Amino acid sequence: MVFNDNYSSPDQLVAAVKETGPNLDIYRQLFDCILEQRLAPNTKLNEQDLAQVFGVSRTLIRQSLQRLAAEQVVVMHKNRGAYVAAPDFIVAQQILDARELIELAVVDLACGSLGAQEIEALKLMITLEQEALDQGDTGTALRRSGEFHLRLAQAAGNQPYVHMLRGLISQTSLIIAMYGQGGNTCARDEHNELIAALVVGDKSLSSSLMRHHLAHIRTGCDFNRRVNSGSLAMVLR
Amino acid sequence: MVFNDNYSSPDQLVAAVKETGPNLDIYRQLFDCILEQRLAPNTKLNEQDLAQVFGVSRTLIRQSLQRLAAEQVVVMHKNRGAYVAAPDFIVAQQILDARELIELAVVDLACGSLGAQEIEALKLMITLEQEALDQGDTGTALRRSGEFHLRLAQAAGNQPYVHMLRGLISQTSLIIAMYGQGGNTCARDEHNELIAALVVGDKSLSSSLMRHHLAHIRTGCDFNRRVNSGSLAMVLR
DNA sequence: AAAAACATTATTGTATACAATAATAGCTCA
DNA sequence: TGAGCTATTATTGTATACAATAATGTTTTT
Repeated sequence: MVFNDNYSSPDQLVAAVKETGPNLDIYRQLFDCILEQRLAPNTKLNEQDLAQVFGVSRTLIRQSLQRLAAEQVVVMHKNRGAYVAAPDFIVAQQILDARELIELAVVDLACGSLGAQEIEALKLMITLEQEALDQGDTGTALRRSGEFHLRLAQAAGNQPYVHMLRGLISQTSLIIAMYGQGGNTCARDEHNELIAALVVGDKSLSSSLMRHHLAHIRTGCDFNRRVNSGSLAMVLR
Repeated sequence: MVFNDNYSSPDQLVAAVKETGPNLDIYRQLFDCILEQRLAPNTKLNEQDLAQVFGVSRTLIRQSLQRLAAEQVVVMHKNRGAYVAAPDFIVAQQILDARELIELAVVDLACGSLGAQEIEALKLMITLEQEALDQGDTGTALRRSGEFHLRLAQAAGNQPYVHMLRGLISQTSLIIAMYGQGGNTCARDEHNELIAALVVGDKSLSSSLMRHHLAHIRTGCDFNRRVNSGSLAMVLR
């Protein structure tokens, strides 16, 4: 049980979180903070500090933390609080394996059965993602990329797939945030190609593209990179 | 808490699983109530009433409801409260499809790689399940059957599979509670055969057995059966 | 000086109090 | 009568207060 107690001071926590606007709900703000590593892996998430930062009571903080814990983006220890998750190499592989399993099942369902409206929505997601990337907002880009995959699952029509994928995407985002090295700008083209193959109804091509797309996540990561907790939390503009 | 614990010895496991009565936590009690249909599908779960019934504050009730909602066993509507989920035919099929996907992946991992200790634990689960069935405690039997599958996933070693399966098993249990007709007493033999095939390392047999096992869930259900929603009063015994 | 026991503080866990929203009942008026 | 409006009640949503547990620091003892 590794408690990394390079616990950032409350001031760091405050600074890390204040970036985001007050209009988003707590869960989303916390999530984005984690994706952008303003809250680094293993960082302790003190409830009172967070409550003050967000200007709400601990009640809402706890709710958000519990939801994040359900998605395994944070880990909660009884009577010891919540910490930003830090999946190691092994677990990261398991997460990516699981995601591939689900995504391939989604592709199987969605192939050839996408409606015109859904296709439009998916293309819009791609545009939005690229937009964020162009502005250097990697956190938002990461989230929107996830939203693209999630929307695809919704179009496929299997409810549990959507639900499971939501959690897996969250964790994948965390993995990319931890180990990624920024060389993932090919994402838009890959998404576009995938959509094209799905629309045409080419099942084997679609599967292949999805497999490669997910493989690129793996190759875009350096799992040897030791992610130090706390120190990166100060990186903010 | 219920499924999450790693038991180091069979004795601890027995104690943990067998425990009954007022010491169980709220989540589990609520869950059991739902499985036994003392809380029927679509029943509104009034927080204050539940708090009084269980002798705790709404805080703990809300926590449990949120967890159940995360597992999609209850549905929450903003400002309108929580209701016992009632998956219709379509969604039920989707749930069972999703479960099959995960369980087959689990079998693939577990086949030939089970340790002696894990095998023992699994066999114990089977015994406990049968014990509950013999006593006519179908709710407990249902839950323990789920715990068997979950433990198998744990033995397989992929963390996300365990997590996803937990939710799917909960929902499957709900489906069986809603549509099942009690003809599922073959479960023990099926579980035993599965374990045998996994130990031997026969992959295709293991997969086949798992597929059939899950198929039996489907055939054991009558999806035309209209389930009438009950009230909270039934929890009061 | 080191270790153990105690006291103090900080943090999480739970209950209660208050606010906001939805549901309901009782009017008013056509 | 009944449709629509208002007042009342019930229920959920949020904040605060209190309790239990863990972390920390200090003293005592050897």
